[in-house]
Amino acid sequence: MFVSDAEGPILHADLDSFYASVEQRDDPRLRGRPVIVGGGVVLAASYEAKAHGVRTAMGGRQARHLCPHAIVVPPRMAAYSAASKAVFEVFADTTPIVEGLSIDEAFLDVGGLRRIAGTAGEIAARLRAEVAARVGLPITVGVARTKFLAKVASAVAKPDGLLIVPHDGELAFLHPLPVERLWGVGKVTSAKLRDHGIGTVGQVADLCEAELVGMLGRAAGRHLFALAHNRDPRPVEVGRRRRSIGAQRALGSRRRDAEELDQSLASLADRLGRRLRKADRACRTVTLRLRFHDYTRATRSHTIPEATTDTAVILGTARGLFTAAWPTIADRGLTLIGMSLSNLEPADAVQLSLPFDRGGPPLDAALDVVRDRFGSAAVTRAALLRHDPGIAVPLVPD
DNA sequence: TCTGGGGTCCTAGGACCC
DNA sequence: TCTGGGGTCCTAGGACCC
Repeated sequence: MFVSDAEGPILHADLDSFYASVEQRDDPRLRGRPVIVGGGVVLAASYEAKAHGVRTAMGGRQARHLCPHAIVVPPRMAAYSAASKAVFEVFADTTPIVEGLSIDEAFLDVGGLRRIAGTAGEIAARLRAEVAARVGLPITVGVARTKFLAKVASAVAKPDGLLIVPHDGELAFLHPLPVERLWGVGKVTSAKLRDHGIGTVGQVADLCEAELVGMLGRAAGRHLFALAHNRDPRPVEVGRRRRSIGAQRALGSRRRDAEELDQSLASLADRLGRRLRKADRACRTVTLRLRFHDYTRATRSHTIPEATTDTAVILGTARGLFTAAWPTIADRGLTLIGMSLSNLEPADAVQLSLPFDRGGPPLDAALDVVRDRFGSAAVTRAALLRHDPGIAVPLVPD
């Protein structure tokens, strides 16, 4: 028996300009030329387009101004899903320990494979060749002892690269990098750090944790302190479950009447209800996300007592939220409606009624009986039960 | 430059419970 | 009767990621 090494090594594999690469793969005329996927906003740009300053999430007008000879193509989500699936099959053939992060990237734990598959660097090189041969896409791989460092390495190595961070060269690699390279440092955090004269990871590492917490808040401060010292004990997790599903619809700047808005709600609820049932999940919380003309936002959410998979219940909840919010948002120029479903539970959770009354056996004793039968994680809604004993409890069988 | 469509995690206050 | 500490859940907002 071979025990996997808890200290990695870990690969972070990240497809380059994923959507644009799929387009170039499928249409030879696009190869070697600047390609932009998505018209209104740039969903992906090929490296030839990026060379002109085009970036993901940039407005389409600006992108075309920067790169007038770019070829703009509409997105083909089905093709990207299929390509992603094929790449994840290559991942699965490499190691059983794969944690997908998004449609185009994943962590792979290759600890324990050394005897049968060679060094992590050899495995990574082979993985890149396999993806190129079997799927026809360029992929960059970062190799390091921790997840975080592997991710930084792949970002530095892009495009179509391979970068191995040796054990004895971790801080030498990390400390000269700009703070923006740290996972979790975006516009706001980097501005705060730069206000304090901090521009590199090494400078972050020179601070004490309390100083960082004072600047950025507790979680972000601690997180950053750990990363700057290259401390990241998180293992690669297989089979992480989605925690929410959402959909949204841009409305444009034109004013919409009540009927149009209600139709938007209905179509979002319908789409999400289908996805929910397809994923065999049920939800308890419905959240409405609203965006306005001036780019301010508002969210409204409601949690129902029992998880549902029913589109009608989702829509009814969303309508209630929208109606309650309407007086405060009517004048603000709604430009986007989003809906998301969270507090997800398995749709096939066992529905168990606990028949006892307030004068009966103590609730905790009853819950212990349930935990004995279904496992310690089974009962997660004890607080709710205390309010309303006798309610059906969704349980997850072990 | 005026903007997509997905997601994750954290914070902070209030309600409520023991 | 008043007070306190610790905990969970819900809601709203925000930062960040691809």
